[in-house]
Amino acid sequence: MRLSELSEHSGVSTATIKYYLREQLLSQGRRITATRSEYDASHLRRLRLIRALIQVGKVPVATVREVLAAVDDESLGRTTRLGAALWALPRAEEADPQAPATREAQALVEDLLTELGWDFARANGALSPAYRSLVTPLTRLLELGHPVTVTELTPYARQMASVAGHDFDVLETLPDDAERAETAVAAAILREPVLLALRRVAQEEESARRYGP
Amino acid sequence: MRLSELSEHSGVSTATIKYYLREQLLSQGRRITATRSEYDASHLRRLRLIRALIQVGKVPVATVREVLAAVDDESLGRTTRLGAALWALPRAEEADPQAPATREAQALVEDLLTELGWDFARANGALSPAYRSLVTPLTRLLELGHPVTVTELTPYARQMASVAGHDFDVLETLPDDAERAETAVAAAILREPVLLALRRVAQEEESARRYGP
DNA sequence: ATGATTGGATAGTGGCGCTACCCAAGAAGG
DNA sequence: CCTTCTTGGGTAGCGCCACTATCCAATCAT
Repeated sequence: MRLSELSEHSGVSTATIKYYLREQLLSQGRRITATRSEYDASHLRRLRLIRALIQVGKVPVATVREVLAAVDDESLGRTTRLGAALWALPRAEEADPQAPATREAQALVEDLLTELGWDFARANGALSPAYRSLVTPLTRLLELGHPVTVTELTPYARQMASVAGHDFDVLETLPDDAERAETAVAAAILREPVLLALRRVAQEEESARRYGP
Repeated sequence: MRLSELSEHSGVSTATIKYYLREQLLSQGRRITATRSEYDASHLRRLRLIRALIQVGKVPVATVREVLAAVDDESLGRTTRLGAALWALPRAEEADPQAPATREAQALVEDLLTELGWDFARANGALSPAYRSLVTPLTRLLELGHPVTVTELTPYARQMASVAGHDFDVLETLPDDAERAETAVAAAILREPVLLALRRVAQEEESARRYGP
């Protein structure tokens, strides 16, 4: 497959593909001659993943590069590799760690994790991007004057634990590590909007039930 | 409160506040003289909501304007007002309705809603932005070659229904309609990253449990 | 031989969320 | 009163980022 064919099959313009090649999101094709390169199905798959990350996940190009690097890093074991890919993901802007709302949010998260018995998450604590991406929006909620309590968060957390368990069940049905890492990324990113959309559909349904159409 | 004080209290630069005034995200203060305006606590609260929507929710300014217009529209009843605000929200890019993957995703959503017995959502169907924002990422998943089945989606949907029910329970503890609409928006937007972060923390916890730290 | 195509490099575009600057009207201090 | 800020409003521009348009030499197709 030549670059132009890759473009046709993916629906992505050649200019954009070249841009992705330059930005190292996509690996070079196999050079045939000085002016021809051969691309294969893996390039097509990767290209679609990139588009999904960027367009659906709104992941910045620089972050996509890091995520894909982790996906491709064969020196990592299966868990690490998968974790590394997810680890590179979200990048919520950090809240000011000095602000009282931030401290309150952190305390809240600590209490929540204790309540849930999520000891590993608590031990890893502030190092994990997931942990920090939890503190930030909680801080915002508190700043806005919307009180958030452990009692209120716990059911949400339990629902999401159930979701996460399901995520892994699906993942374990896959054989290959590379495919698994790619799937994990696709699932993490692409299922986020699915979950949020499901929540909103559920909200509309609930609203109709409570107050009528 | 003068503009500069509003800036100090909110941590938002005067230039940015002026920009929001221009963009009609924030209403003008009460004019005292030709060169002074008086802002109050409601402006501060609104400003924080705007920041939350833009920074945490990544909601584009134009969309924020629509959402806030719905929040402020006193001609709407409580349900409508709240719905209108949520209705204005997500705006996922539409997928090509002709593409086979899109049709498959739509069929999937229909089946899912039938399975769940969410008849109102199914009746409203393609009109609702929530519905469409569900079709789009599912289409992407299918295009990427990740099969998605009703069986697989159902538990996710049930979890989110539970979350939505909880959302409304919290909402009903609030008395005032304006506050309720603002809270609904804040909750819809600001709890999204909380939910997603909880999912990721739960994933790390689950990973540690299954495969060790 | 010759026009088309390819892939690589480079500079430019458009959108968006701000941000720097300017100006005139008014407040503050003597 | 006069001078010296300060304030709020308007306008133009900046910086980032995801592309995109253009050019060019090598090479392919006929």
